[in-house]
This record gives sequence, structure tokens and C-alpha cells, in this order.
Amino acid sequence: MTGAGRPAPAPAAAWRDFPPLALAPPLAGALQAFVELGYHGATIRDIARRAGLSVPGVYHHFPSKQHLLVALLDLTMDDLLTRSRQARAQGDGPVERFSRVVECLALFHMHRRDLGFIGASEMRSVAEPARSRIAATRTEQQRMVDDEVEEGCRRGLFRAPHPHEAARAVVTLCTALPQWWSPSGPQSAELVAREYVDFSLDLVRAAR
Amino acid sequence: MTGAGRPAPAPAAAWRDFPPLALAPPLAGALQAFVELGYHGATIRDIARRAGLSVPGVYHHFPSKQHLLVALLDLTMDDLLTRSRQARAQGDGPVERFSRVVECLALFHMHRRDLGFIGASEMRSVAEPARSRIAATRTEQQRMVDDEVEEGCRRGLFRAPHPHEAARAVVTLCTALPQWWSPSGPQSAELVAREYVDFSLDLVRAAR
DNA sequence: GAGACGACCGATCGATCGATCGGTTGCGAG
DNA sequence: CTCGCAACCGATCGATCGATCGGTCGTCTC
Repeated sequence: MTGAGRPAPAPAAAWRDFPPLALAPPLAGALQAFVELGYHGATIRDIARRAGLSVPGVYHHFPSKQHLLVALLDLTMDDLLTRSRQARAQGDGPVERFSRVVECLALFHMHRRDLGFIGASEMRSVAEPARSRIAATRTEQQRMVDDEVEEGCRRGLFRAPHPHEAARAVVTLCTALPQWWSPSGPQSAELVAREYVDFSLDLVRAAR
Repeated sequence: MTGAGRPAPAPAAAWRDFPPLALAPPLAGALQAFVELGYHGATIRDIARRAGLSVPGVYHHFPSKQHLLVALLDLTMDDLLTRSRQARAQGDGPVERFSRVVECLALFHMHRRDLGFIGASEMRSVAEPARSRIAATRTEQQRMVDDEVEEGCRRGLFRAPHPHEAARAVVTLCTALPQWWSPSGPQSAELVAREYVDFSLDLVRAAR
């Protein structure tokens, strides 16, 4: 499945490339239903209808409704972490690394808006032990921003009085993007992402 | 019920005063259950148990589960709007008015964390026409910040390149506070509120 | 062309959901 | 003492939930 096609023509900015998301029908149906109704509000019949399947048709591919949610969240965090690591690896110095990770976070939460939305809103519906595992990857994502802010402060490039709080504010801004940004709105994802990099540089009081 | 007791000794900063929230038992139970499980995940039996009542005991006071949610959201927006108007009325000039409204928003989402949390997360579970009504009050709250930012930019006190976007970012930061702030954490609500006023002044690029 | 198997579906399971019914209790007014 | 009513409760309603059962259909193998 993975590894087919795509000769990876521009690996330099693969983290900025968001091809149309191709999910298996049950996952795509579950994603839509969870976004509109929430995990508990969505029914298996709902999901099956959106997937163009019967109820047993869904259960043929996934053993339970809970597994659908976990699969979506795993897929989300895998993609986000991979992109963030690429984005950071490309940056030179804390300011550039910070800026690219923020841009990546913002782009992801707009181009993968639905995934980002349930990633932020449905964690409480995930049963253990999956919850702890996924929460750990979210912590790792947060720490990636934390580290750059702290390093920037140490080198005098940022002047945030409370680096940790500023980093949390930056991540919060990006993860909240799916709540209001829409592809049919007036602003493109790329424009907003640049704007949010500026916002984030303001929040950490980067030297201008 | 309201209007009893409290001789209003310090009306000057009533919007900064957060006495322990005294909700009717079914509302308090519903609030806890909604926060922990979400609207659809919470059952009437859950709510009744937390309220120390039987199921019909809950229905004696509220006609449906939906009414419990709407009552909580109405109560939330009433309190928040009242406080915000007081906070703004006290300020002199756009900078001070902006700062006070942000402080009010931040304080509310920490001292009334649970209410603020479901206010942000359970809007999609509200049926029409209540949803439109409550959404309108949230728009009014947003506009209150919008207006001050725009006025500040017009007078040259703020230098936000995109005032509307900056205002949305400010509100987003405050409404996300219930997601991570905890009264048992290391920082007091008042400290964080001051910090968030600073963050917000950074976001609108207030002259320092 | 026989057999195995993946990909489904109609029918239905027990459990649980939100909501309701017909009571019982306690208290304040007359 | 009795009436009226607010404040409940045990039992139960029909509907719907997540999940499962046994079966069908097409395709691929040998």
C-alpha cells in the first residue's frame, strides 16, 4: 500500500505537500461522523452509510467502533510527527527551526482539518491503553516546540519571560485552527500559516 | 434565588470575583458528566447518580437531557457577557479596555473551567434554535475584542497587520485555557491571566 | 470445475438508551 | 385534621445502541 507510486520528486519540502487524503471507506465515514456528531454521538449505522457499506461490512474491516477512532488518531499522529521532524531537520538555528515547526503545525491543522479536529476533541473517548500511547506522541510534539523556544531564549534570540507557557500558547493556537478555518473561506492555508508563524514569533518575542 | 444576600460591597471589580459556583444538583451533575464523557457519552443515569437523585428526580426539574445542556450554556454566556461588559466599561482607552476584556476572558475560563470547556466543545450537540441563539452571544463576545483591537489599530496604539485575525487568536488562546489549566497546577489563575494579557498585547503588537 | 477465501449483507441478538407511568412522602395552608 | 402540591422514587416503556450470526457472491488457485 505505502511505498507504491510517488517517486518522491521533491523530498526537500515533502512536509509541506498535502495530497488529497485517501482513507479506507470505513475510516473516511467514521472521520466524517465523528467530526459532525462526536464519537459517542456517531453510530455504526451512520458510519456504514457514509462508507457505502452495511454494518457487518464495516466490522469486516475493523473489529469495533473504538478501533476506528484509534486508527484515525494513530494515523494522525504518525503523519504529524513525521512532517514535524522533517520540518525541524531542515531549519538552521532555533529561529528557523521554530518557524518551520510552527508552519508545519499550522498547515497540518488546515490541510488535515478533520483529523486535527478529532485529534484535539476526542482524546477523552479513547480507552486505555491507547490513550496513554497517543497522549505520549502529543507530548512529544509539544516538546519539539518547547525545545526550540528554550534554545532560542538561551541564545538570546527570543525574549519570552516564560518560554514553556509561550510554547504552549503557540501550539494551542495551531491546534485550534480546525475550529474556525475553512478551505472555502477567504484565506488560503499557506497565507494563514505564514501569519501564524508571525504570531508565534510575536509570542516568543523574537528579535525583529 | 438571585438577588438574595450579597450586598455588593465592591462593584468596582465584581467581574474579577468568582465565588464557588452554586448550581442546582441536576445541573452540577450534568456539568461533571458532560465534561468527563461529552454530551452523548453522558447518560441520564450518570447525571442522576452524580446529583444524588433518581432518574425521574432529574426529570422533575428539567424536561430533557438537551434542556440541561442548554441551561448550562445559557448560564455560561450570560455570566461571561455580563462580566466582559463590566470589564470593558471600566477601561479607559482601547489598550486598557482590551487588556481588561482579555483578563476577564482568561479569568472566566479558569475559575469557571468546566463551564468554559463545554461552552467550547459541546456547541455541536445543541439543537436548533438554541444553537443559533447561543452562537450569537459567542459572536458578540468575539466582536467585543474585535472592536477594541480595531480601535487600537486606528489610533496607532496597536500595529497588528491583520486586526481581525489577531483578535481571533487572542480569543482562541483564552477559550483553550480549560484544556490544560488546572487549579491544582503550579500557577494561579490570576498569574496566568496577567501572562495572557501580555501575550495578547504581543499578538496585537501594542506599543511598549 | 472443485475448493478456498475475501468481501460483503439481511436478520437479529442482549444491553442500554432517554423518557414516562403511577405511585409515596412530607410539609405548609386553611 | 385534611387538603393540595412540590419533590421525589421503583418499575417499565419503545427505540436504538454496538456487535454477531449464518449465509451469498465473485474471484483466484490448482
